[in-house]
Amino acid sequence: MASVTIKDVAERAGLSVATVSRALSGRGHVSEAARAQSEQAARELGYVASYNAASLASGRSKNVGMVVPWVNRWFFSTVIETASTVLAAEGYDLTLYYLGGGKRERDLVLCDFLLRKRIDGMLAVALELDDAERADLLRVGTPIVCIGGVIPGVSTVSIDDFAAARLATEHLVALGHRRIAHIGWEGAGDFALATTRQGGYADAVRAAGVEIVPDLIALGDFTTQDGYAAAKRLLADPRLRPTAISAASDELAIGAITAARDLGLDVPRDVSVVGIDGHDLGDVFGLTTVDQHVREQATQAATLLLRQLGQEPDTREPVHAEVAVELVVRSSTMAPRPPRSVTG
Amino acid sequence: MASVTIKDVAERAGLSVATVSRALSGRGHVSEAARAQSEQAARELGYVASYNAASLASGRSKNVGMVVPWVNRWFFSTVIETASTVLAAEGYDLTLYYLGGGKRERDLVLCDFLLRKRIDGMLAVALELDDAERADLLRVGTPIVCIGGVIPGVSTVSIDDFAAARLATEHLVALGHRRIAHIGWEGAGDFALATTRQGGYADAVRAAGVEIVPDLIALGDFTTQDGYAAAKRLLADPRLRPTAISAASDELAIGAITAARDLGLDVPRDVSVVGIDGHDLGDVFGLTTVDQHVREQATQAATLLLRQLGQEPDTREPVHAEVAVELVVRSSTMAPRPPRSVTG
DNA sequence: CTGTTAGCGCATTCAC
DNA sequence: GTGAATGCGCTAACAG
Repeated sequence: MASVTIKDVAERAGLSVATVSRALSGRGHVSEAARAQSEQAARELGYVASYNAASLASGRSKNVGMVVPWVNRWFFSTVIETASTVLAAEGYDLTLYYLGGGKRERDLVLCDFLLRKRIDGMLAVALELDDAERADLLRVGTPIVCIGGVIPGVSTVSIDDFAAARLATEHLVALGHRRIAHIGWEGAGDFALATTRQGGYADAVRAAGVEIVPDLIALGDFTTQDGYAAAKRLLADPRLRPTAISAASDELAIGAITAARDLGLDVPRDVSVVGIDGHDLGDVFGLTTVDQHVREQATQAATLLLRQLGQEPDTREPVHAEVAVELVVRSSTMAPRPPRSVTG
Repeated sequence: MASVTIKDVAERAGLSVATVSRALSGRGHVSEAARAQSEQAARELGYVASYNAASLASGRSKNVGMVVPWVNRWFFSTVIETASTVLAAEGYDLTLYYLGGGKRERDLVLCDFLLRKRIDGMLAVALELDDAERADLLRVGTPIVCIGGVIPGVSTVSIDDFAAARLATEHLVALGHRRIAHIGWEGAGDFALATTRQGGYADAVRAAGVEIVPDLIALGDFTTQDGYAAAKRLLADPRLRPTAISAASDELAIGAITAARDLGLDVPRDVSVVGIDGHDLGDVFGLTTVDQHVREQATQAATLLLRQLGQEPDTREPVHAEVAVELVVRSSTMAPRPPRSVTG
């Protein structure tokens, strides 16, 4: 592949390899003249440094790994796009480690791929790891920044999930709803209720003086399909039917809205729906939601990681950033209808 | 970062570095005993080879680049997940090059990132490149496999877009529709009509003996939001209203269905909608679609790339694989209503 | 500020 | 089948 090396550039520029390296990488002092010559020669030859060689020699690979449990979900794909843009602007590649599939694939990533010394740092997105997996992850030894999903001792950018869900549910309460359902997912154990969206929902409901009705809580997976299925169940029986649904994500909420329509119910007249996310499709579905500013979270996380990579290893300290959320009211929520007897 | 090197493994195994390298990489013949000792020593030490060093020495980096114009779209995120899984099973990392943003970012990827000699091969997903960009891409010099979107002289896995759209539209024609709208995107020029979805739509309409009505063709971007906006326009005027919409993608179709509902129209009673994709949400929206088997496309593309990487550079030949599409009929399409005069 | 020297960790010659 | 030597392309010390 007789590709052009730094040596070729040095010869053409009439400089030493070391000077060219310094000039092109910006590390170390070089005269303006040397810099200009190096850059011109590089341009003329179409030289681009081999990052593998540079990595080997310097220990920095200009590459960050991003570990994700999914790609095909709005939150994750949005984080990927945003972080990729931020990292690229600083010259960093982004290597994607998709944890999909089973335990085998997960272990392969955690115990092999991540250890190949190919990455300077890692962005861990909403990872749910058991203790052993967490230990594997930390063993990688590079700086880690988590987005949504906390690992003890690791820098994190996230929102207050509890507060977000409470905000969403309080909006329903303020409208007059009392029979409010929740569609969400299992927390990481009961103790976690104090920090989860389900917990925030429950808190808001109780604060309204209403008792929690277990039948109004549907826990499952994260997808629109799950939201659809859960809402179909919740809304099927007119006598049990909630007047509002607080969903733990916008995708669940969109599924719920679709289910309601398929049941011949009008949103928001027959049932109000609120989500959490700030999904791009919120407008199309008129979805009232708590915007968690995902792009902001991703930007902060990538920026934080970049900053940590620029620091000396021993001066790095775990940082916890919390991004504020914001209620966005659209047309999927309104006050509940007056009781039937009055309607007729 | 006193990390464990192959030398440590060699010492522990009582073998030479060369033998351990051969044993662990599987290249070259090694006695069963040596292999076992190497593997055990490696395991005990938690040794994972530095892929940067291996790349430098061997010229193979066990990393493929994936160039995508978006991540946050069903087709792309699905391709990413699928290809990532296939590649990981063969020990390959996946580095993501997101072409989002403007010309600057695109050029950075094409003229810098991809040239860093970090990747053995490249998966190019539905890239729309101008001539200069295409030249940049080819200059990278690694094997390329395109998924959906053809580059002359480059291996490709795709569907027949023209046939897919014709199939979708023919379904509407067969149901009795004659006033059929199209929501899609601009082709790569007029000449491309023979190969595009818009072309397939037009062909099916004409084959039904119906003249193309330019006002029934809405060309724009790819998103659900665009489909929503386009359908709102198409369906706004009852007198001009089409009885069916053939959308160039499922996301556009889902937008169209949502728009119809917001206008108080029933799908499929008032307007039928068909898409192309096989989107995961097809079930939830009852969407009739032409399934393009995206996971199959991605698997074939990744597999093909892997095979090419295993071949000698001069024996590699461009391959063109076409994945068959399949009409999936759900509840978003039906025969058009009889004319109004009869209804009353 | 610049050139020379010495590896980074590994795969791969070539001998044996 | 195995070991010793060489170099992948670059950066980092070290002198000058």
